Amino acid sequence: MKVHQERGWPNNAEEAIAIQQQLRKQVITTDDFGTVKYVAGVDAAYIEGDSITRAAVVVLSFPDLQVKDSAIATRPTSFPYVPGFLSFREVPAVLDALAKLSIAPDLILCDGQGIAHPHRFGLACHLGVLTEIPTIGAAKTLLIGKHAELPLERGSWQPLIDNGETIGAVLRTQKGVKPMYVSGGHRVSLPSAIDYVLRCAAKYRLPETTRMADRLSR
DNA sequence: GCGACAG
DNA sequence: ATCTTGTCGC
Repeated sequence: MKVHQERGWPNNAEEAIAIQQQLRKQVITTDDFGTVKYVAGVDAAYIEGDSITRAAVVVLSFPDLQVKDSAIATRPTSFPYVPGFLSFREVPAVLDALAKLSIAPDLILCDGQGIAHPHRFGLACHLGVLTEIPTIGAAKTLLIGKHAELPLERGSWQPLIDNGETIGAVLRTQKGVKPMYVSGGHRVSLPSAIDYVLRCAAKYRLPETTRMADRLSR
């Protein structure tokens, strides 16, 4: 698929913050997409210590979740890992992988936060704004926000709150498992984000999209 | 100043 | 993320 590769990249935290505050204005928090026929999962792995980043993208049909396409890309790691700036580390390689796809996904589930971020611009938002593809943030652990305890059954959820603002949701994708931290990325509302994550996590805690991408990136 | 801190 | 053995529980 076509991916705009031209983009400026920060060399330090200060520049990264400026980019986040600039691009966050472009984030759309409401649903802005049509029928979802293809859902993609993206993930990154690091090799050679920390010097090389390898990203993987897997496209699944929706709602049957069958693998239809995939791609991997490797490139020098572009940014160190700093909480709050994960996207600057993973997005470059992910864009390379997306460019190799034959099937353009209608929705992307990211292995990280969306709006549930200190500056409301997590990995999912960043990838969404740069590609204009609807995205959802589905992280395995918490970055920021507080929430109440939630029931053990699959599908139960509680709002994730920061400074009195609902920034996402804590969602139990399977009975008795640790919950997932879900938030909208770009062009996807929180209710829809919860719905899609739940429908993609049909059998395990992690969405099938993330599981497939994770397997490919290793 | 003391913790917290996506992957 | 990655480095790594055994071990608790269904």
